[in-house]
Amino acid sequence: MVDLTRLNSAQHQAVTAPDGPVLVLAGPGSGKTRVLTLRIAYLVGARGISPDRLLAVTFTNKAARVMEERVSQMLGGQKQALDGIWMGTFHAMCARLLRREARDHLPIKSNFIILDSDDQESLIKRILKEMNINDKTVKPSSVHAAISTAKNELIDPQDYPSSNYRDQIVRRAYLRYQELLRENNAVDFDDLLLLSVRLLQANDVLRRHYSRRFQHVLVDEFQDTNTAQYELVRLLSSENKNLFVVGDEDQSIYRWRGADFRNVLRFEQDYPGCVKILLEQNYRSTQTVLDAARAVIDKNRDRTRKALFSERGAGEPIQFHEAVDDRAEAQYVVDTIVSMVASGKAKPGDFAVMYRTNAQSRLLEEAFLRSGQPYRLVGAQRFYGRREVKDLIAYLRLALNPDDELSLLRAIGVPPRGIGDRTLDGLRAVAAQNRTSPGQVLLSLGTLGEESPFWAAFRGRGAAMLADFGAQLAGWSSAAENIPLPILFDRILDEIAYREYIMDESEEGQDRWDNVQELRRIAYEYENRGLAAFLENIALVSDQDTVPENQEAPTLLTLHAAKGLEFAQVFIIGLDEGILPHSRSRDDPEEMAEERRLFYVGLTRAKDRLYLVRSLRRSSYGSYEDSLPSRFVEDIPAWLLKHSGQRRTSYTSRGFGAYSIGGYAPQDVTWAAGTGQAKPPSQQAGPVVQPRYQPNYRVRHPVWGEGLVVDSRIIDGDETVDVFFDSVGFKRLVASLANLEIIQ
DNA sequence: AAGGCCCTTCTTTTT
DNA sequence: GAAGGGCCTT
Repeated sequence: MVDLTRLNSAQHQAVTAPDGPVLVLAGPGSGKTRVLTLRIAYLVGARGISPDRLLAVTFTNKAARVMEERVSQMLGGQKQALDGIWMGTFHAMCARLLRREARDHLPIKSNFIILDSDDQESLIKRILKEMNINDKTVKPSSVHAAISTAKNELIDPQDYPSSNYRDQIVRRAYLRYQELLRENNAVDFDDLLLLSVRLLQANDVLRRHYSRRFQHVLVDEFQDTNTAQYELVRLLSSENKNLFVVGDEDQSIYRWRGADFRNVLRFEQDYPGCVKILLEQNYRSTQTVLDAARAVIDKNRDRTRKALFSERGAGEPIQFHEAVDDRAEAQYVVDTIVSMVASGKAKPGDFAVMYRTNAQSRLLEEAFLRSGQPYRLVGAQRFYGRREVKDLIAYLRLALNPDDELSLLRAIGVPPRGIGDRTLDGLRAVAAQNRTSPGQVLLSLGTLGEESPFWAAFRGRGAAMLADFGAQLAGWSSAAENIPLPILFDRILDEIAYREYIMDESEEGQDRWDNVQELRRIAYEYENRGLAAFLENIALVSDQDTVPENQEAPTLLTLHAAKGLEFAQVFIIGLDEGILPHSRSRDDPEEMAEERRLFYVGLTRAKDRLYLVRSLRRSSYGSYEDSLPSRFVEDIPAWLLKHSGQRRTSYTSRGFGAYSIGGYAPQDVTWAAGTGQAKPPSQQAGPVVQPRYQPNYRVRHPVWGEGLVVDSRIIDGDETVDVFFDSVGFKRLVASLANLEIIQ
């Protein structure tokens, strides 16, 4: 029934594993998705388990969709073969759980709205202003990040530390933030997880109910789970303990979102009897690609070493190209693709171009446009993050729930309707005095006019303006659940004259209107499911869900967005220090290790050919700056690379004997410029045994001037000194190269 | 109240 | 080099 004959033995073992905890460590290209889908098909088809007893968590909605299709196919092509299964992202699953249980068990109503990160940040901005905190000293984004991290770690506001000034600020902001969310019947992304965990922890009846119902729990991309997600999975599988997780520590790239690949190690500890299976055969890449990838990733610690192998043979060498500047870098990509296509060696759809930051896509797009070549772009500015889209979503949310103050504040100002800050302050004050929401005040003004008890509270013009808007709102609100969504959508557009507002003379006007039309088209798809379902899905879609399916043109995407995908030919551009690894990771070894994994993910997307590209100088801010080759490229053995373009800068010209934490050290290997040949370490002073520099020594560096020694130790026979320089801050130096002078 | 202009300030990655 | 904030004018 379910065909298991084409599996290798490790895959077969995973798919048919007996009940109990199972950990599958799956290297890139090792058939991970296949194993997961077959496992589900096996459970349903061969073990006779009803789909509604299964919970399968994926990382993106798209992954869930793909998996559902494939399993259905394996089970004979009927859609209803999987009826009742819970399959989706953590966030979608939690939203579903919370909406079901909100009424009886939670501090929110089941029609809560889900804030995206823009919403969160503007709310935090408001709170800091309210707290009279100068948002230059404490940045809203960092408070946001701190709160998000806390939630991912399951730390409630009252448990947040207050040991220093910054923590105290964050703590107060966090308390107030949660208060405002509850007042607005809103949750943020992180709350979806946190509240779900709290729900199951606090209510043993519910925990038992769900964990009995889910006879098997399966989790994809397990290395990207955070503490909250780990706990959630643990709770949901607590009765049956049939927990099947698939992951790869080396592909963990969401640390900044709270993910911790150590959850893989933790799994082994928490489930001591678990079956552990390594998938090491790679069916995707040539051996050259794998050798390069392995050389890069083997420098990381705290991981299960995997011996990835391929039966595909060595294949083509890796092309390493150095362009004069970032414009030439982009042009090289386009030219190479064009000539490969012209010579019949490849189709346009075979190519992907990957980069560290979204900003890098701009020059690529320009180069493609200049050459008249089509391309498809993943992500960049999120569709649902665009202003015009968010405007309309605010109106729709408001129609569904007039108490939604956050949406009201947005909608009331666009298009401008003569209601300014003063009137708005008045509105909120009146609402607060009467213990109701601004939306209710508006509705009252709109329906009762001068008869409204609130009318007198506003001075002449303000009241009229508010009443006009209130009347519109009353109309949408009563229509929200009674007329088809597309009609409501058009009615709002029409009544607020949005088209006229947006289609000004500017060039973007048309683009924006096109986006509105796209949103309208999506609204049509929800004609039968209604407004609430539409808004729910909008809140939970990701960029990776919107990867275009057409295979006709090269794909441009970030390295993060590339995870899980594969392409015949892959370009990774911007292989310079400061870009990849990103400068923000320079001083943190953990982050540096993650940059390395990110590069590893990129490398292992390639089936046949890899092009690594950098440029000698690139524009940052507005002016050009010289850049140095990425340390990661230097980790790839020379014999795997073919060099082209400008001559590479040799190591010796890099820095002043300084290197950053967690990465390359000058004594590793030195390259002779341009030859592509490795030569043995050069500047090797005799091994040092005792540190010469002690903490608190004052030292002078020829370039950075004076600084204070923070730490010093012997690494690989040379002394490594951490210095905090007055001019440039923290640097890590190799003593034999740095030429430090001890002052006192 | 709203729009325009000039200033600064940053730039990772995204469920 | 873009985007947002502050300040000015209408």
